Amino acid sequence: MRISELSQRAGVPVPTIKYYLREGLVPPGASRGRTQADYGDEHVERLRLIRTLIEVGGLAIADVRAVVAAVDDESLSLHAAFGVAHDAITPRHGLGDDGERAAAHKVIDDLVDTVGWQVRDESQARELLADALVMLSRRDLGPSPDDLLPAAAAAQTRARADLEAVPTDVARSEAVEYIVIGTLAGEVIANALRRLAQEHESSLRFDPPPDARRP
Amino acid sequence: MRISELSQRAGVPVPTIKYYLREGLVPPGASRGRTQADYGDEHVERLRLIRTLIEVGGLAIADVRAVVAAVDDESLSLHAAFGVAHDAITPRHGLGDDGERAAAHKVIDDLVDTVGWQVRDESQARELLADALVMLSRRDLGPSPDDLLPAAAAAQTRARADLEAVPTDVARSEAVEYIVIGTLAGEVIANALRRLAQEHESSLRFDPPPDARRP
DNA sequence: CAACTTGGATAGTGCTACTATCCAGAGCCG
DNA sequence: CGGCTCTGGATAGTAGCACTATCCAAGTTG
Repeated sequence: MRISELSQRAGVPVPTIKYYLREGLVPPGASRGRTQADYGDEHVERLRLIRTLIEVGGLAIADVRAVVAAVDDESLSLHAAFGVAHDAITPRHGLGDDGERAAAHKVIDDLVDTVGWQVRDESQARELLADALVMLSRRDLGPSPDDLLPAAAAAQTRARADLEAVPTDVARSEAVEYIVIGTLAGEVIANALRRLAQEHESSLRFDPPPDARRP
Repeated sequence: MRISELSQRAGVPVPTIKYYLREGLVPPGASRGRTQADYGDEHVERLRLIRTLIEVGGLAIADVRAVVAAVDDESLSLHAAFGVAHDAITPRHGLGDDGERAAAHKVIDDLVDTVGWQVRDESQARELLADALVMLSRRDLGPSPDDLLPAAAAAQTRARADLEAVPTDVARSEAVEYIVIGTLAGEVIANALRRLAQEHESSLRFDPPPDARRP
């Protein structure tokens, strides 16, 4: 198909597709002469992945590029590709000064050590966790390492189920896409449910009696 | 204190503080003549809240304004203020067309009905959840409503603990700030732990043998 | 053959979150 | 008192991002 049909099928404007081509998010179509290139279903899929990463994951173009590069690089092991994808979809902040971060990383190292996780030192998830710990410690709020342990255990249970659900009998690119989407969607769902539940609990505790409504 | 000292204590440049003053995120200091205003510790605290919302919560200025307005508005009930704050810290996307969203909202309405939650129809958390459901349904991935129920129960347990931890014997603004920070930090921690656990599980399953390392 | 479309390149737009500059009026120092 | 710095306040400018618009010559289509 040509670019206009690709645009229609993926729901992405033609100039935007051209922009993604320039940025290397979408591979070029098979060139048929100088004014025609041929795109396939894989391009439609790619555009859908990109839009999902941007709209739901809130990723920047540069991070999308890292994800699709990991998806495309067949020389990467599945684990390595997951690592790249995970880092890319993890927001990076870097809150706090060196001292604060070092203290947070100490807590994280101890936790990882205690539960025996095998995690890269440079995993962005460590930095994300450090951000939260810095933020809380600045306000003299926990959590203590003791609070983190059960949360870590719960996370591991969920993570095991997440990884078990990854299809292994498909193309590697599909597996990477699966875990990216699964991680993002899983977090959004968990966060959204928590907020809904918080609103409900808040209404139970703090809602004024209903006769105070506007007439 | 004057603006330069406020800047130093909060770690925010003077022009940025002026910008926040213009945008109404920070209340003006007590004016002492035309070239002097007096700021207090509450201004330092406010700036810290703003930076946290922006850096960790990723909020836009307009949403920060909504949060601080809710914090400041003493006429709002605690529950109402929580609702404003919750909506502000919830990312808004609006994925999918009307049909897709209607289907997602049907699932959400049923879920909320089944578990008996009292949640505003216009709660942004509903939209967030709808985004995730649309994204998954487009790829013919679950979750079925049955998968959501246990997740909802778990979320409610956590939410109850969250709300129980809110201090009720302090100023209302402090309670609102507490739940905002607590919600954001709690999510970041849960998400980060899940990613760390995923990386560990991934390494157990998909890591190539260690003798394949670069020499 | 004329109108349209295409790939490709270049430039422009709209938005956001700051930054920089300017200014007149204090305040403070010897 | 004169020179210096600093202040609050206003106005304008900047950087980065994610597009979007325009242009062009070379095809393709009716």
